[in-house]
Amino acid sequence: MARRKTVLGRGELEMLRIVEQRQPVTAGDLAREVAQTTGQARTTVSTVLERLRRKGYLARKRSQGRYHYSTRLPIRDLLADLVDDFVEGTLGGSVSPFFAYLTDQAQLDEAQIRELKQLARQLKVKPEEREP
Amino acid sequence: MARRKTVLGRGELEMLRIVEQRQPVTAGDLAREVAQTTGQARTTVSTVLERLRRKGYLARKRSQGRYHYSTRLPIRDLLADLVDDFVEGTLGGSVSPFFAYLTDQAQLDEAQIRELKQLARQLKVKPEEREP
DNA sequence: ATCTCTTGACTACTGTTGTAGACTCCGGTA
DNA sequence: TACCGGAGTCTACAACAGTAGTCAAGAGAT
Repeated sequence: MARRKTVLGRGELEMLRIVEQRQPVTAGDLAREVAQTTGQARTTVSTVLERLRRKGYLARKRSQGRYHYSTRLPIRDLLADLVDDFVEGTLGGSVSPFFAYLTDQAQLDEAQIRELKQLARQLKVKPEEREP
Repeated sequence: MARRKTVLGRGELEMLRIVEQRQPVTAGDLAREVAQTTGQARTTVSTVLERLRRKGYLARKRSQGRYHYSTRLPIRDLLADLVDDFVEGTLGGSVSPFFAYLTDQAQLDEAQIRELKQLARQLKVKPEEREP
Protein backbone atom coordinates (compact mmCIF):
# COMPACT_ATOMS: atom_id res chain seq x y z
CA MET A 1 0.00 0.00 0.00
CA ALA A 2 2.19 2.79 1.25
CA ARG A 3 4.89 2.81 -1.38
CA ARG A 4 8.02 4.17 0.25
CA LYS A 5 10.15 6.21 -2.04
CA THR A 6 13.39 5.10 -0.50
CA VAL A 7 13.74 1.43 -1.08
CA LEU A 8 17.05 0.35 0.28
CA GLY A 9 18.00 -2.48 2.52
CA ARG A 10 20.74 -2.40 5.06
CA GLY A 11 23.07 -4.40 2.89
CA GLU A 12 22.46 -2.28 -0.12
CA LEU A 13 23.23 0.83 1.82
CA GLU A 14 26.36 -0.69 3.21
CA MET A 15 27.42 -1.49 -0.31
CA LEU A 16 26.76 2.06 -1.40
CA ARG A 17 28.94 3.26 1.40
CA ILE A 18 31.81 1.07 0.33
CA VAL A 19 31.42 2.06 -3.29
CA GLU A 20 31.50 5.70 -2.38
CA GLN A 21 34.78 5.28 -0.58
CA ARG A 22 36.44 3.44 -3.40
CA GLN A 23 34.78 4.78 -6.49
CA PRO A 24 35.18 4.22 -9.29
CA VAL A 25 35.57 0.57 -8.42
CA THR A 26 35.04 -2.72 -10.19
CA ALA A 27 32.72 -5.42 -8.96
CA GLY A 28 35.65 -7.75 -8.67
CA ASP A 29 37.64 -5.48 -6.42
CA LEU A 30 34.61 -4.85 -4.29
CA ALA A 31 33.89 -8.55 -4.08
CA ARG A 32 37.41 -9.32 -2.97
CA GLU A 33 37.26 -6.67 -0.32
CA VAL A 34 33.82 -7.52 0.94
CA ALA A 35 34.63 -11.21 1.01
CA GLN A 36 37.31 -10.58 3.57
CA THR A 37 35.02 -8.89 6.04
CA THR A 38 31.62 -10.46 5.46
CA GLY A 39 32.46 -13.60 3.56
CA GLN A 40 29.86 -12.87 0.95
CA ALA A 41 30.21 -14.48 -2.41
CA ARG A 42 31.31 -12.58 -5.44
CA THR A 43 27.94 -13.03 -7.07
CA THR A 44 26.20 -11.61 -4.07
CA VAL A 45 28.15 -8.43 -4.47
CA SER A 46 27.38 -8.40 -8.16
CA THR A 47 23.69 -8.85 -7.55
CA VAL A 48 23.56 -6.05 -5.04
CA LEU A 49 25.46 -3.76 -7.37
CA GLU A 50 23.11 -4.53 -10.20
CA ARG A 51 20.07 -3.87 -8.07
CA LEU A 52 21.48 -0.59 -6.90
CA ARG A 53 22.15 0.32 -10.46
CA ARG A 54 18.62 -0.50 -11.52
CA LYS A 55 17.31 1.55 -8.66
CA GLY A 56 19.37 4.44 -9.90
CA TYR A 57 21.82 4.73 -7.06
CA LEU A 58 24.85 3.59 -8.95
CA ALA A 59 26.32 4.38 -12.32
CA ARG A 60 28.89 2.32 -14.11
CA LYS A 61 31.26 2.86 -16.95
CA ARG A 62 33.02 0.23 -18.97
CA SER A 63 36.73 0.63 -19.01
CA GLN A 64 39.45 -1.89 -19.71
CA GLY A 65 36.84 -4.52 -20.22
CA ARG A 66 35.26 -4.14 -16.83
CA TYR A 67 32.58 -2.01 -15.29
CA HIS A 68 33.57 0.64 -12.84
CA TYR A 69 30.88 1.65 -10.42
CA SER A 70 30.29 5.04 -8.87
CA THR A 71 27.54 6.51 -6.76
CA ARG A 72 25.16 8.83 -8.52
CA LEU A 73 24.81 11.08 -5.55
CA PRO A 74 26.65 11.49 -2.29
CA ILE A 75 25.63 9.16 0.47
CA ARG A 76 25.19 12.27 2.54
CA ASP A 77 22.20 13.31 0.46
CA LEU A 78 20.78 9.86 0.53
CA LEU A 79 21.05 9.69 4.27
CA ALA A 80 19.15 12.93 4.56
CA ASP A 81 16.28 11.29 2.74
CA LEU A 82 16.56 8.21 4.87
CA VAL A 83 16.44 10.21 8.05
CA ASP A 84 13.43 12.03 6.77
CA ASP A 85 11.69 8.78 5.91
CA PHE A 86 12.61 7.34 9.24
CA VAL A 87 11.32 10.26 11.24
CA GLU A 88 8.14 10.51 9.25
CA GLY A 89 7.47 6.84 8.81
CA THR A 90 8.84 5.12 11.84
CA LEU A 91 8.85 7.80 14.49
CA GLY A 92 5.54 9.13 13.31
CA GLY A 93 6.91 12.58 12.65
CA SER A 94 8.23 13.24 16.11
CA VAL A 95 11.91 13.62 16.91
CA SER A 96 11.38 13.09 20.60
CA PRO A 97 12.38 9.44 20.44
CA PHE A 98 15.59 10.57 18.90
CA PHE A 99 16.20 12.97 21.74
CA ALA A 100 15.51 10.16 24.15
CA TYR A 101 18.06 8.10 22.32
CA LEU A 102 20.64 10.86 22.52
CA THR A 103 20.03 11.19 26.21
CA ASP A 104 20.06 7.55 27.16
CA GLN A 105 21.81 5.38 24.67
CA ALA A 106 23.95 7.29 22.26
CA GLN A 107 27.67 7.16 22.70
CA LEU A 108 28.52 10.57 21.41
CA ASP A 109 32.11 11.46 20.99
CA GLU A 110 33.40 14.87 21.75
CA ALA A 111 33.06 16.11 18.22
CA GLN A 112 29.46 15.10 18.03
CA ILE A 113 28.65 16.68 21.33
CA ARG A 114 30.19 19.87 20.11
CA GLU A 115 28.17 19.55 16.95
CA LEU A 116 25.00 19.17 18.91
CA LYS A 117 25.72 22.11 21.17
CA GLN A 118 26.44 24.19 18.13
CA LEU A 119 23.20 23.05 16.59
CA ALA A 120 21.23 23.91 19.68
CA ARG A 121 22.77 27.33 19.73
CA GLN A 122 21.77 27.99 16.15
CA LEU A 123 18.22 26.85 16.55
CA LYS A 124 15.80 29.59 17.03
CA VAL A 125 12.14 29.31 17.44
CA LYS A 126 11.22 29.91 13.88
CA PRO A 127 8.80 32.73 13.34
CA GLU A 128 5.90 30.59 12.28
CA GLU A 129 7.20 29.38 8.96
CA ARG A 130 4.26 30.67 6.98
CA GLU A 131 2.94 28.59 4.11
CA PRO A 132 3.33 30.10 0.65
CA MET B 1 23.60 -12.59 8.78
CA ALA B 2 23.46 -9.37 10.70
CA ARG B 3 20.53 -10.19 12.93
CA ARG B 4 18.59 -7.11 13.74
CA LYS B 5 17.21 -7.17 17.18
CA THR B 6 14.20 -5.11 16.31
CA VAL B 7 12.28 -6.63 13.47
CA LEU B 8 9.25 -4.59 12.65
CA GLY B 9 7.77 -3.36 9.42
CA ARG B 10 6.14 -0.02 9.00
CA GLY B 11 2.69 -1.47 9.03
CA GLU B 12 3.35 -3.51 12.11
CA LEU B 13 4.63 -0.47 13.93
CA GLU B 14 1.63 1.52 12.88
CA MET B 15 -0.57 -1.20 14.23
CA LEU B 16 1.29 -1.20 17.52
CA ARG B 17 0.72 2.51 17.74
CA ILE B 18 -2.98 2.15 17.27
CA VAL B 19 -3.19 -0.69 19.75
CA GLU B 20 -1.36 1.35 22.33
CA GLN B 21 -3.84 4.15 22.02
CA ARG B 22 -6.88 1.93 22.36
CA GLN B 23 -5.69 -0.92 24.49
CA PRO B 24 -7.03 -3.25 25.54
CA VAL B 25 -8.77 -3.60 22.22
CA THR B 26 -10.28 -6.44 20.25
CA ALA B 27 -9.22 -7.38 16.76
CA GLY B 28 -12.70 -6.62 15.54
CA ASP B 29 -12.72 -3.10 16.86
CA LEU B 30 -9.28 -2.47 15.46
CA ALA B 31 -10.31 -3.88 12.12
CA ARG B 32 -13.35 -1.66 11.96
CA GLU B 33 -11.30 1.39 12.77
CA VAL B 34 -8.43 0.60 10.47
CA ALA B 35 -10.79 -0.26 7.65
CA GLN B 36 -12.09 3.27 7.64
CA THR B 37 -8.72 4.87 7.17
CA THR B 38 -6.72 2.35 5.20
CA GLY B 39 -9.38 0.06 3.80
CA GLN B 40 -7.51 -2.98 4.98
CA ALA B 41 -9.43 -6.18 5.42
CA ARG B 42 -10.30 -7.58 8.78
CA THR B 43 -8.08 -10.56 8.26
CA THR B 44 -5.15 -8.33 7.44
CA VAL B 45 -5.48 -6.72 10.82
CA SER B 46 -5.77 -10.12 12.43
CA THR B 47 -2.68 -11.38 10.72
CA VAL B 48 -0.62 -8.40 11.75
CA LEU B 49 -1.83 -8.69 15.31
CA GLU B 50 -0.95 -12.34 15.42
CA ARG B 51 2.53 -11.72 14.07
CA LEU B 52 3.12 -8.99 16.58
CA ARG B 53 1.98 -11.32 19.28
CA ARG B 54 4.33 -14.03 18.15
CA LYS B 55 7.15 -11.55 18.10
CA GLY B 56 6.34 -10.68 21.65
CA TYR B 57 5.16 -7.14 21.15
CA LEU B 58 1.55 -7.75 21.97
CA ALA B 59 -0.24 -9.64 24.69
CA ARG B 60 -3.85 -10.70 24.57
CA LYS B 61 -6.37 -11.80 27.10
CA ARG B 62 -9.58 -13.60 26.41
CA SER B 63 -12.56 -11.86 27.82
CA GLN B 64 -16.20 -12.18 26.85
CA GLY B 65 -15.30 -14.63 24.19
CA ARG B 66 -12.87 -12.35 22.41
CA TYR B 67 -9.22 -11.51 22.64
CA HIS B 68 -8.23 -8.14 23.91
CA TYR B 69 -4.83 -6.98 22.79
CA SER B 70 -2.39 -4.79 24.65
CA THR B 71 1.18 -3.75 24.05
CA ARG B 72 3.77 -5.48 26.17
CA LEU B 73 5.90 -2.42 26.45
CA PRO B 74 5.42 1.25 25.73
CA ILE B 75 5.99 2.29 22.16
CA ARG B 76 8.33 4.83 23.62
CA ASP B 77 10.78 2.12 24.61
CA LEU B 78 10.41 0.39 21.32
CA LEU B 79 11.14 3.56 19.42
CA ALA B 80 14.31 4.05 21.39
CA ASP B 81 15.47 0.68 20.14
CA LEU B 82 14.43 1.52 16.63
CA VAL B 83 16.39 4.74 16.72
CA ASP B 84 19.36 2.82 17.96
CA ASP B 85 19.04 0.29 15.16
CA PHE B 86 18.62 3.03 12.65
CA VAL B 87 21.62 5.00 13.79
CA GLU B 88 23.82 1.95 14.05
CA GLY B 89 22.59 0.12 11.01
CA THR B 90 21.54 2.72 8.53
CA LEU B 91 23.55 5.75 9.51
CA GLY B 92 26.59 3.67 10.24
CA GLY B 93 26.79 4.80 13.83
CA SER B 94 26.96 8.48 13.17
CA VAL B 95 24.27 10.85 14.26
CA SER B 96 25.50 13.62 12.03
CA PRO B 97 22.89 12.95 9.36
CA PHE B 98 20.33 13.39 12.04
CA PHE B 99 21.80 16.68 13.05
CA ALA B 100 21.70 17.74 9.44
CA TYR B 101 18.10 16.79 9.32
CA LEU B 102 17.34 18.77 12.44
CA THR B 103 19.09 21.76 11.01
CA ASP B 104 17.63 21.71 7.55
CA GLN B 105 14.40 19.85 7.37
CA ALA B 106 12.81 19.28 10.70
CA GLN B 107 9.97 21.51 11.69
CA LEU B 108 10.69 21.73 15.36
CA ASP B 109 8.16 23.39 17.51
CA GLU B 110 9.12 25.51 20.43
CA ALA B 111 8.86 22.72 22.92
CA GLN B 112 11.16 20.52 20.92
CA ILE B 113 13.70 23.23 20.48
CA ARG B 114 13.67 23.77 24.19
CA GLU B 115 14.06 20.06 24.67
CA LEU B 116 17.05 20.01 22.42
CA LYS B 117 18.72 22.97 24.06
CA GLN B 118 18.18 21.36 27.42
CA LEU B 119 19.65 18.15 26.10
CA ALA B 120 22.70 19.91 24.74
CA ARG B 121 23.25 21.55 28.06
CA GLN B 122 23.17 18.25 29.90
CA LEU B 123 25.54 16.48 27.62
CA LYS B 124 29.00 16.15 28.86
CA VAL B 125 31.86 14.38 27.33
CA LYS B 126 31.39 11.10 29.06
CA PRO B 127 34.28 9.91 31.18
CA GLU B 128 35.07 6.78 29.20
CA GLU B 129 31.98 4.77 29.98
CA ARG B 130 33.72 1.72 31.37
CA GLU B 131 32.22 -1.71 30.82
CA PRO B 132 31.08 -3.60 33.92
C1' DA C 1 44.70 -20.23 -31.50
C1' DT C 2 43.77 -22.20 -27.24
C1' DC C 3 43.27 -22.44 -22.55
C1' DT C 4 42.13 -20.57 -18.20
C1' DC C 5 40.62 -17.31 -14.95
C1' DT C 6 37.66 -13.24 -14.36
C1' DT C 7 33.44 -10.93 -15.29
C1' DG C 8 28.78 -10.39 -16.12
C1' DA C 9 24.04 -11.88 -16.79
C1' DC C 10 20.53 -14.81 -15.35
C1' DT C 11 18.11 -17.71 -12.29
C1' DA C 12 16.82 -19.26 -7.91
C1' DC C 13 15.87 -20.02 -3.07
C1' DT C 14 14.73 -18.12 1.54
C1' DG C 15 12.65 -15.21 4.98
C1' DT C 16 9.93 -11.10 5.96
C1' DT C 17 6.11 -8.08 5.40
C1' DG C 18 1.77 -6.52 3.51
C1' DT C 19 -2.33 -8.23 2.06
C1' DA C 20 -6.39 -11.04 2.09
C1' DG C 21 -9.44 -15.25 0.98
C1' DA C 22 -11.30 -19.59 2.99
C1' DC C 23 -12.77 -22.18 6.47
C1' DT C 24 -14.08 -23.13 11.22
C1' DC C 25 -15.99 -22.26 15.58
C1' DC C 26 -18.66 -20.18 19.16
C1' DG C 27 -22.15 -17.59 21.39
C1' DG C 28 -26.48 -15.30 21.29
C1' DT C 29 -31.05 -15.01 19.41
C1' DA C 30 -35.18 -16.64 17.11
C1' DT D 1 -32.10 -26.15 19.12
C1' DA D 2 -30.90 -24.43 14.76
C1' DC D 3 -28.97 -20.59 12.52
C1' DC D 4 -26.30 -16.43 11.76
C1' DG D 5 -22.78 -13.28 12.14
C1' DG D 6 -18.58 -12.07 14.35
C1' DA D 7 -14.04 -13.91 15.66
C1' DG D 8 -10.05 -16.69 15.12
C1' DT D 9 -6.95 -19.66 12.45
C1' DC D 10 -4.84 -21.32 8.23
C1' DT D 11 -3.11 -20.81 3.91
C1' DA D 12 -1.50 -18.15 0.21
C1' DC D 13 0.61 -14.89 -2.74
C1' DA D 14 3.43 -10.93 -4.29
C1' DA D 15 7.24 -7.83 -3.58
C1' DC D 16 11.58 -7.34 -1.90
C1' DA D 17 16.14 -8.05 0.19
C1' DG D 18 19.86 -11.20 1.12
C1' DT D 19 22.29 -14.77 -0.64
C1' DA D 20 24.55 -17.52 -4.07
C1' DG D 21 24.98 -21.07 -8.01
C1' DT D 22 25.29 -21.70 -13.15
C1' DC D 23 26.71 -20.63 -17.40
C1' DA D 24 28.53 -18.01 -21.03
C1' DA D 25 31.36 -14.28 -22.81
C1' DG D 26 35.66 -11.86 -22.54
C1' DA D 27 40.56 -10.94 -21.72
C1' DG D 28 44.94 -12.14 -21.01
C1' DA D 29 48.65 -15.79 -20.94
C1' DT D 30 51.11 -19.30 -23.48
